[in-house]
Amino acid sequence: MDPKPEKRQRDAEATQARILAAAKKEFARSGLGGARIDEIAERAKANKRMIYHYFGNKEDLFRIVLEEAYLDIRAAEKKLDLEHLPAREAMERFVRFTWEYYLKNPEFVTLVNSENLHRARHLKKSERVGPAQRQLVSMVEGILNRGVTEGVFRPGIDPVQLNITIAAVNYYYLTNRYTGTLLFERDMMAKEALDARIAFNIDTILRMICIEP
Amino acid sequence: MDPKPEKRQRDAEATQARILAAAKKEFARSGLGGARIDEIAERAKANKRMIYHYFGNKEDLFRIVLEEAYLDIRAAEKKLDLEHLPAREAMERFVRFTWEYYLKNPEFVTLVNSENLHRARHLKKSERVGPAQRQLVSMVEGILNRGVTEGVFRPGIDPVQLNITIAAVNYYYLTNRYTGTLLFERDMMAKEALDARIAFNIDTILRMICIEP
DNA sequence: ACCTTAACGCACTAACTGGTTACTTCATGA
DNA sequence: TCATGAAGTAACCAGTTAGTGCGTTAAGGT
Repeated sequence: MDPKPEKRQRDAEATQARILAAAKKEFARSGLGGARIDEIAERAKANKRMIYHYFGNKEDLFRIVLEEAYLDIRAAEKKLDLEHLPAREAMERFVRFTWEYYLKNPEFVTLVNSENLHRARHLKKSERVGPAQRQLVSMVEGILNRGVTEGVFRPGIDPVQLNITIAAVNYYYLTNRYTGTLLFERDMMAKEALDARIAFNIDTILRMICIEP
Repeated sequence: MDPKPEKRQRDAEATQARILAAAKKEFARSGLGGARIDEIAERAKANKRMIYHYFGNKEDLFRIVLEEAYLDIRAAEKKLDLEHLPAREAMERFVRFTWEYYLKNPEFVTLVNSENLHRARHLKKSERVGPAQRQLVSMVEGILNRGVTEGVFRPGIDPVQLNITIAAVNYYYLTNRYTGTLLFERDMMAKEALDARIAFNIDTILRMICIEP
């Protein structure tokens, strides 16, 4: 029997999920220091007591939210299935995927920023994200190697540096879009601006790794 | 007469400067929400009342700290004097400068992150940083144009996109160094790692804009 | 129907935090 | 030398915030 009835007045799993979703929003919106537990409880339509019951304290809650966020993006990357594509197209798709993921999941970038403000002290306690990350690096490494074999990519490129650069060109544009919009005096989130940016980013990455662009 | 005696028991200017320096550190360390006015007062060896006297409130203090940070980096960029160099070398120097500036002024990147978390609502009130920014874009545009004339750079590159990308590849590596060190399992701040990164970044930018690398 | 377990919620507190009131101390120019 | 205003301070306040003690209620097995 599926132990998941249609409707329940009391549902631990559902409550936990609502709390996590609310916490993600609130932490992403205000950072760890600015987030309010009461606000999370209200958003989750749960009692504050439940947060402490299920997640211990604010820091632990933050850690779990962050872990989930990392596991989510790694899971999405894993589903990409780029192995059967020509290296150049695989790389382009990977860059585009990263861009679209950040665009659709703005909480992810904000949470990562918060975690770095706190010197990754929550991620340090996590044992679940390390393995997922290793898979990502080896995936990019795989594409890179395939490209060298195909004769389209330069050899000797560090997959970690490339990974960082792919994240960087996409991530920076989106996290700093508010100051950017003011400083560069253009609406960075307008459709044409977004299209121009992803095109520029793909160009940047491919020129970096291709023998001839 | 120089109105700046050697030593004073009461010195408004010096106190304000100490408060600003302390606030910069505290805001950079904990973000706007996490920063504590009492902590700033203590760090500045000033009374809390003085902060309110000189700077109004927490948000205003943050705004002023942020403005100063932007004006500082723009002033440093202005001093670069790259006009007389060949375009390719000018660009390389500019990328290296950006890297070193972020490296030596880690508060800058953290403050910018904080400001973006708050959707640039403080920078919006500032009238001092806009003009400085325009100079930066036109400086990069100048190098780009000179490179096209020299026949070393491709024409048609958007100076704003390039500016963003130069900031991105340097900035991202440094702000996300804590999570990066854990996730990539390498010490991102080791000397060799830093040297490798700036080399990779210069390579990335030059391959993007040069006709032949 | 009964009983145990776990979900849930009220109401509270101890510590904190941005901001202020009321006051003292010092530098300086007339 | 002394009035004046600015620099500086301690103690405080009102509102907030993370975290809890304890009682209530629903769910599900027997």
